Amino acid sequence: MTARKRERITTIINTLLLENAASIQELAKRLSVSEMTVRRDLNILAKDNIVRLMHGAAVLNPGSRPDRRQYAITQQEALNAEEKMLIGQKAASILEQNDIIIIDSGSTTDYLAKAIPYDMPLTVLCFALNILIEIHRKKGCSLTFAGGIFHKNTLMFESPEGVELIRRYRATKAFLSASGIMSRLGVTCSTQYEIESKKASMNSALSKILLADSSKFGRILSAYFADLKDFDTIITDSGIPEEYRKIIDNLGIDLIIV
Amino acid sequence: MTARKRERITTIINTLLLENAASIQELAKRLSVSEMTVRRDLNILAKDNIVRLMHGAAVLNPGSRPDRRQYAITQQEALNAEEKMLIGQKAASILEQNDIIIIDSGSTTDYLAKAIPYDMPLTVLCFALNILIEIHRKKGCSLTFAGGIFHKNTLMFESPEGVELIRRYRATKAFLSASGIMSRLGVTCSTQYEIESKKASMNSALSKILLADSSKFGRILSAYFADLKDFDTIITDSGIPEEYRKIIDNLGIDLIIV
DNA sequence: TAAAAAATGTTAAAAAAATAACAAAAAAGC
DNA sequence: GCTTTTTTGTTATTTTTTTAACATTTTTTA
Repeated sequence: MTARKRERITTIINTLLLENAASIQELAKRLSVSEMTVRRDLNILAKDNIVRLMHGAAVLNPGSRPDRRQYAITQQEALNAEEKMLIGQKAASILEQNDIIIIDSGSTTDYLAKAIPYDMPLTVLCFALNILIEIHRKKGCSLTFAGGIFHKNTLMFESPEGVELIRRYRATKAFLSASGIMSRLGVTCSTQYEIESKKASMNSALSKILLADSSKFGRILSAYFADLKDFDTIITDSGIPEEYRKIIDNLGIDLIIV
Repeated sequence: MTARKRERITTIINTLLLENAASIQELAKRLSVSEMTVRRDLNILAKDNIVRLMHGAAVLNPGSRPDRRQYAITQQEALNAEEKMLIGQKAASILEQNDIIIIDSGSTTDYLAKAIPYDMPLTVLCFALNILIEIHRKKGCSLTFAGGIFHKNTLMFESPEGVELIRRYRATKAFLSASGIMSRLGVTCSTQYEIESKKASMNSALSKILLADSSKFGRILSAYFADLKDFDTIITDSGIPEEYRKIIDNLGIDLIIV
């Protein structure tokens, strides 16, 4: 990303912080670029969940914290975003009416939350702000939220009481996310505080579904929370290494590739 | 204007207050009316400079304070919006740097949350969605949230674990709201599920501050949670009956009138 | 500096939303 | 109850925005 582009995006964010929303016309004029360029900038912000795009307008997402973000989106990251969206949508497609579900924090699970049909009757438990904001708008969803201390970087809330609330809960499906998946050392995430909520979610759910794009396979992060075999289903993209296809198959886990 | 229409417009305003903007499609679905009807409602709000209409979306005008009086469902709700805002702002003005505060659910406390300066260092606990959304944006605030089952009408989350989290918390100030205040029968709210969180909030705070517009004095609702004497400070508007001024004075409670 | 990559602008076609006009339904007034 | 007024829904038409494809410019990098 060029300095010029980054500056423009910063200006857009500042404008939105001030005015809640702006039309694409307006922004193009103010920035002295074409509308197409503004659109492309906004698409980047939309992928990062900072703005919501509507016809003709960009609206600041109430669940975003734009001032902390870096906008260096590489081709790789952009590609992953696309796959994450497909994974989230596939996850939404396996939902059944009146399912009771737990949705983990994370960007992939955010796409799942977004993809849930507006009127579908569901009971949902979550513990991250972005998921909360997506779900509370859905007419069909009864919502339970496990609170705690707010972690700005992951948008997650965490506390012993929150974990206890998850333990007391029962769900038909739990949708988990991970940052690292390795056959021998298990499934990991980046921070220790996430672990207990994830473990509790898995223990409270009948079916455990792991959502992870293919870049996660073979990676290790510091916080271990489950073994691969603990999952019933894994949803990922076609980039998954052949090696892991076999491992997952041997474990009898349902592998869904989008 | 029919009652039905007024209700719809109130819902639209509340939605926008929570989410900055909404698409016309969304609103039509949520309100179960045609898009044309939503458009007509929004045109009314646009004429009053409450929303800005863009293609496909309605954006809350950041400069305008939606005058709920005009659109309020009941006369009661109508009368006090302005006073509630002043009360909330006064409450914010007594905050000190590094205060640890608890903010109750309610519309008056929502004005308090809005009025907190962006950079003021505070530690905040809350348990209602509207407060959460206001606070999480503030750069200076560390945030803790007590979760539970989501109640759509009050925007509050409630659970034994949430109450436990409040009990484990310690605050310098707790800002409480109430729907009824009576000398003999105490301070009340409208639903039973609110009680435990309110009680716990009061028990965990050094200073208990009641925010209530003057219409609340002399009223009783079904759910009792405290006596008048349990509060250290009461912030209200000049409409408070003389009788209650005396009672509050005799109890040695600090009475602030906006 | 030259080649490659990224970013931007332009256009036509497709998709979506706004508008206006009218018909049907609901609410208010008598 | 009946009439009048207000509100709501539907449709066709107009306007606007989005998308996609390609050409051009700018920036990066080897």
